[in-house]
Amino acid sequence: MGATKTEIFNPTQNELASVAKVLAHPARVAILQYISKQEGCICNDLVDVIGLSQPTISQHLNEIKKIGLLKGTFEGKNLCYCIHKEKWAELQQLFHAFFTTINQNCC
Amino acid sequence: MGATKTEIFNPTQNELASVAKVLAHPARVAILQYISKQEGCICNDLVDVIGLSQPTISQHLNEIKKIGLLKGTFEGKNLCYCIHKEKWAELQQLFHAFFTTINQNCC
DNA sequence: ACATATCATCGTAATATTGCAATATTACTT
DNA sequence: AAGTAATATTGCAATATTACGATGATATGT
Repeated sequence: MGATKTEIFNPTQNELASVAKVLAHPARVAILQYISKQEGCICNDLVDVIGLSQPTISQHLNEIKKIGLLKGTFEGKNLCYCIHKEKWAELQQLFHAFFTTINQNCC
Repeated sequence: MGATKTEIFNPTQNELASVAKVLAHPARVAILQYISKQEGCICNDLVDVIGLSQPTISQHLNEIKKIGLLKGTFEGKNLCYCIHKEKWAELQQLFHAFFTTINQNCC
């Protein structure tokens, strides 16, 4: 037991859940908000801004990357990245669709 | 270690994260979708519909309840509940605000 | 009252997530 | 080539989540 039974749900349900999981940590919300406030790409000050250790920030960034929400160059010194506009719009639409198809015809 | 450091984030970040956490499981997404498809309140067939055990469904329902998304009577036989419209609209707005305040001025 | 149906709670096992120290890697600089 | 700065990876401990069997509580039907 203990593991989520993804196989009994449909792809839409699983996708929505896995995107929600990325947003389900305040550090990742904060990271996305901070990146979006910058004028251009963000380069290195996340560790100071967020207040978590460098490995922890790196892990959170990786979770965000895995669903395709960040783009940029991920090699070498001065890694620079920003929000992937198209993917962002796609996920916004996914959530919007979920919220609006739920009709609350009751009580 | 191991626990999320909620104290270093602001209330908005924490609230968004905790709502996302509720949506971060396909069973809870499926439950919300199923309830919304019904004409009125839902009464008892969730266990058969979702395909998880009764205690597990009960736990998931509790997670959804905790953020105020369900209303109805929660005790005794033939428990009946449905989606709390006002809360639903509030959370929709919360996510909408998050998605739109993120401006992607880069790359 | 008794059985039955429905939902909640408890206890527990399995798995996942969070966070950091230590270390490794990578690329730039001198 | 050696040093340095930035990011990634590894390994581990602490905590959280997921799932279910067993049991408990409450309401309805006979």
